[in-house]
Amino acid sequence: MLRDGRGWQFTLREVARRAGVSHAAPYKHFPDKAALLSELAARGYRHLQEDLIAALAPERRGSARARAIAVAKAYLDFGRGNPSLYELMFSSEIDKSCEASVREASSAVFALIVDILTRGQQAGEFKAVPVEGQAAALWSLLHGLTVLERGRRLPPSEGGLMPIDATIASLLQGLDA
Amino acid sequence: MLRDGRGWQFTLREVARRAGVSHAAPYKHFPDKAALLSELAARGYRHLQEDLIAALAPERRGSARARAIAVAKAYLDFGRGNPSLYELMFSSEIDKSCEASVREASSAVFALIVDILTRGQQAGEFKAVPVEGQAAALWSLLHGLTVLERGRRLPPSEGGLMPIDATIASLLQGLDA
DNA sequence: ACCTGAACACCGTTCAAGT
DNA sequence: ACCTGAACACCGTTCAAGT
Repeated sequence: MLRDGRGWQFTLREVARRAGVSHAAPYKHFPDKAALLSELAARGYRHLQEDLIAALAPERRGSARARAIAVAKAYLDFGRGNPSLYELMFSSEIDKSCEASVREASSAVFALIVDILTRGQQAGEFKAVPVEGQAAALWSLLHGLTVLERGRRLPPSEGGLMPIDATIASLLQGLDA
Repeated sequence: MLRDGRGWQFTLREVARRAGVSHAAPYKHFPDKAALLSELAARGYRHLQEDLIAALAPERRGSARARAIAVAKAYLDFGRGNPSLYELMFSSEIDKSCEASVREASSAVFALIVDILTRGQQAGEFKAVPVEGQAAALWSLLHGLTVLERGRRLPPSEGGLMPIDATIASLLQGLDA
């Protein structure tokens, strides 16, 4: 993403400039700007998935709850570390173009969340409710927290910037068996 | 919002065209495009607040849980009914400009959520945890659901498009005293 | 196959000038 | 909380032409 007078721009012409090619060159690789952005978004989802898997690894033998917390923290860190990319991944600019690559990559993230919750249910740690609903709730909570924290829509909490732990705990209590 | 070749555009020039004035006229009312968008976003938050209050009215004597559900449904309906405006309200385009009117209007929405939960805690219906964290969780869940549903990031659920009730129930169970 | 420069139809923004 | 038209420096996209 590129710095503009006031804000972040993403222009094909600037991309070409940085690549040291003419402004028409990108059209040899992508049909249009939306296609380039979709590719970026798909990579974003894959990158996120990798981060979540990496966070899961040390918790391999931990409780489902510990795994859920580890994944939640990694998710929030991804959003904080890649704010422009994260916003792109959920922008209507992306989902209107409806690229298969984006749908696949985001489905994989959802599947990962479903997997953690399913194991938790099987282990008797989480309530045995339809797991897609549970996963939708967890993902929604994580996405909402990411956006609200970034947009400073939540009041600054006493300790620092940390209603997050309490927030995740709230939801997880709803999941507990 | 204005229809473009492929997607939704919002251009000052088109606004001026529709208003039947010259393309320079908007600059007599707003310093720049960001300021106009901030004003729209602030109105969006106020409109949302009104919808939530309206949904609350018939539940005046109901349980805190019934009030929370009514507000959640009204929130989701607002997002579904005003998708472009809703996206604008949470875009980084808006929160970088950091307008006081936006912060005030969005704080009012947060305060409304806090109020419902506070009463629920006082009535002994909701768990007595720090209410800001509880409110952040509920708002995050609602925002996340709105975005994920709209972007079709959640798998189509069996009954129709309805993990929502289950999802809200999940969180509310976490809130139950 | 890959790139280029010119060209077209747009933008946001500014500004001197008109009421 | 007047507006206008010309002008500037950008965009995304296309296209004939070059290697």
